[in-house]
Amino acid sequence: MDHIDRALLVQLQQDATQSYAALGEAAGLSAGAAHERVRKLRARDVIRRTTVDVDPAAVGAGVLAYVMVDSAAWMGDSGADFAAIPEILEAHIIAGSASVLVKVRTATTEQLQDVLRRIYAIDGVSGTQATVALETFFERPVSPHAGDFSSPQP
Amino acid sequence: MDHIDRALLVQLQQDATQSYAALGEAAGLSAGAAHERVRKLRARDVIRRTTVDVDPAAVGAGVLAYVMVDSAAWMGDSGADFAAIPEILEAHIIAGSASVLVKVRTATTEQLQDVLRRIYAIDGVSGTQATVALETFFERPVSPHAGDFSSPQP
DNA sequence: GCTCCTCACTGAACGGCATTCGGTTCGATG
DNA sequence: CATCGAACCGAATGCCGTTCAGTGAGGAGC
Repeated sequence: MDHIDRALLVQLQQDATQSYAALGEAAGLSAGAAHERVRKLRARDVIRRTTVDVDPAAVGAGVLAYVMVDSAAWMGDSGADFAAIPEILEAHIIAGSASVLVKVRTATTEQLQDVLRRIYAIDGVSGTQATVALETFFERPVSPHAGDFSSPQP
Repeated sequence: MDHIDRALLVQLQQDATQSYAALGEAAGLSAGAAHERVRKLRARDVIRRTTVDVDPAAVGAGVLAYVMVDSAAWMGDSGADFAAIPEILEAHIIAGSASVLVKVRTATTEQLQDVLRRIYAIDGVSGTQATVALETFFERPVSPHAGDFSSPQP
């Protein structure tokens, strides 16, 4: 994981369809070398997968909400219960008053209500508190330079 | 946007490196037809871009937190201020007591604190409330079938 | 200091697949 | 019924992903 790997990751995050020749040029490498480095990044699971960004509104998921889930019991083994609800895009155990935080996308607020109903049905859930997003400023992938931000440049 | 387009989107979300021949087979199409449909999905911005999923921990961003940002003023024009902080991955205007919700990834909790300091420095921000994720159950892309979930099948 | 080994890169060659295009079918429109 | 357009198939072309032999730098061992 040196600065060349990070440059490759940045390039691939921006556009994973570009040729290895262009990728290598951006990182100061030949196409073969770029290919080899990317292959290793995949093998090490630094690159988990290559995927496409889909416009949520275009597939009927224009409503975005975050839901704090309160519980009466330990929720550490309930991951599958949340994963079974397809409208839930993320689920995290959190520190604080609630115990689980989930990110939900639905087509309408009625469907959001239905998702809340299904969350209530999960064992141990004692309450929810939903927060609806009115406007999204931006959503972007994690920066491969995250580690650099507070350490002095070498 | 018919069921074939949705099948293509699902396939591409799972693995955008597969050949158009495989893609077409999964959707009951020839390679040429699959290519043409995907081209149109890109042109319509249903597919925003092709990218790679990077392991946050591998690039020094192992700490995940959600921050509720309270403000004294209207924050609708402050998107750029949040975007200027690279550790912020998402920023949304929300309904409710706080006015902005941001998703943050950093290497350490010390760096998280530094991000909070920079958020405080944004014009109009009057307070923050951070929630740290202890464990992530899952993170996944939006389902192209979201619209189907509560409407009867046609 | 010298040699050996490993690792990463270059440049070229091969083959697969992305991309394009002509022809066909089907449905809608007038 | 005739015309038009949209969508698909199958094949051809050429680009580019993938592999490989060769080269050089760096480190370990003696």
